Amino acid sequence: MEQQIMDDLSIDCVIFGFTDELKVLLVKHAEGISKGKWALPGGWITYDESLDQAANRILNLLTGVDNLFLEQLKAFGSVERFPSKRVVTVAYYTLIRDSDYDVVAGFTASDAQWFSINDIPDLPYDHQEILQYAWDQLKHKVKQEPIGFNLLPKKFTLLQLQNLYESILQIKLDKPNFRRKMLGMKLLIDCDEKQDNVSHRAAKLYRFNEEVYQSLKEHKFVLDW
Amino acid sequence: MEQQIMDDLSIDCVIFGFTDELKVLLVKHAEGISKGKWALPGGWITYDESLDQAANRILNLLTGVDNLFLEQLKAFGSVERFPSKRVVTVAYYTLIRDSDYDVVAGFTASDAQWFSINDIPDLPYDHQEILQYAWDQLKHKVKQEPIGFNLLPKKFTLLQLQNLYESILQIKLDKPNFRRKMLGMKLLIDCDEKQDNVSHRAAKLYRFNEEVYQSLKEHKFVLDW
DNA sequence: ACACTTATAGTCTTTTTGACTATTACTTGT
DNA sequence: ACAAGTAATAGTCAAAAAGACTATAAGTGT
Repeated sequence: MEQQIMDDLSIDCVIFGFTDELKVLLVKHAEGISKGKWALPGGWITYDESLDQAANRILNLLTGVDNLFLEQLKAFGSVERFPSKRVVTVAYYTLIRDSDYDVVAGFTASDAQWFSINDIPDLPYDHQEILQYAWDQLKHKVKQEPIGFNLLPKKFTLLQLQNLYESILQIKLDKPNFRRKMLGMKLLIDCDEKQDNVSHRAAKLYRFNEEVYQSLKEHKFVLDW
Repeated sequence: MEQQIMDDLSIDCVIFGFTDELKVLLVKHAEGISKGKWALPGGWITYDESLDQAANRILNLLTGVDNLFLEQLKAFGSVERFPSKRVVTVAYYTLIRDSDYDVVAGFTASDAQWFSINDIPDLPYDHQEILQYAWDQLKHKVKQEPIGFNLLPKKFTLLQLQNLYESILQIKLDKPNFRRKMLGMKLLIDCDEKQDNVSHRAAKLYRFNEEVYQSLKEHKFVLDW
């Protein structure tokens, strides 16, 4: 009974990565129907684990990435989404700083790699739809909640933060207004330090204020961008 | 193969109703483990229908309600959520004007009835959690998208609309400010008519402007309440 | 010392909130 | 007929936020 899989229910993970630009983690299947194709990391659920646990286990198995907070996206369940038999999949997503992770192909994956969001290969099944849905969700989320600590280095400049928003939302923001708004909500602490090794005026470094961050997550945080 | 059920995957529906106050539709099970208890309308998915189709079929079967736009909420999949065996459930929700529907118990339901959101009986399994999650989702939704046409009579007063928001969000709003904001976004069309049979000054009647409604749904609509 | 690049400060105007006050219209009880 | 009650609607005013800018500062590299 334990360890047995529910063979009509799977998990797929959309892992967004960011450093410099927005990326997505894909794996190349080493076996199965779509062998040799890049796809979202996914797998089967066993009887003795919750959906959330399954998502984490599968992601780890395929890519070596561990201990992420994966958020459930949606269950995809059209009749013909998977060839050969009826499979409903529950999709999860998250956003991390990809440079923090050493991605290695594991288990039935022959390869695992980051792809720029603007350069995604053809995906099998309904993975294209899942990815699009996840990106829309991410955009929405990012306007409602402050962007996580884990996405930038401990100390970062306002421009780095702005670039982060700009690449996720794919829009241009006004620099002075962005800085006014960000500084206005007291989320950032001035480190009293500057960048170095830059060939122009060095920017101040900031870090997140953890308490304000938590309370903004739970209360109001609205960006109209 | 056809008509066969996926016996580890179910659907549960949270149907919010509104006329005067916010309600939830529950059914009383006629058989099964929690016979005699009020619960969310739910059932099994067959192999030849999508999740969305299953949700509609099941709701209709149990309550006679048909042709709703049910939105997927989330899959609930902790290991012990259902006794006796492992079942993952995909929850759906929607909000309707309950007085438009004739609810009748059907199939394996011995009864179907609306309950005030503030007076919900004990629910089996994790239905309490699902309901709470659905309500939170509803509150969030209602702030991001204009409230649907189908929730009020064709012609309605501003106070009726305000009451709708107040009961869903469970907050008090300032009448003049509410009217200013609502009228300001051009969503309402003045019918040039007034209520009658009221024992006080009659209010103007309005109706929704369908075009503005559609574009507000797709673009921006932010209420900070 | 000048060009170039990015940071940062500041201005000004328009919109949007939030908290109110005032007035109007109609009904009902006396 | 008049007052009291109740809800509709109009309007005010100050504070806050958004948007579109301009100006200046602080570095580099030549």
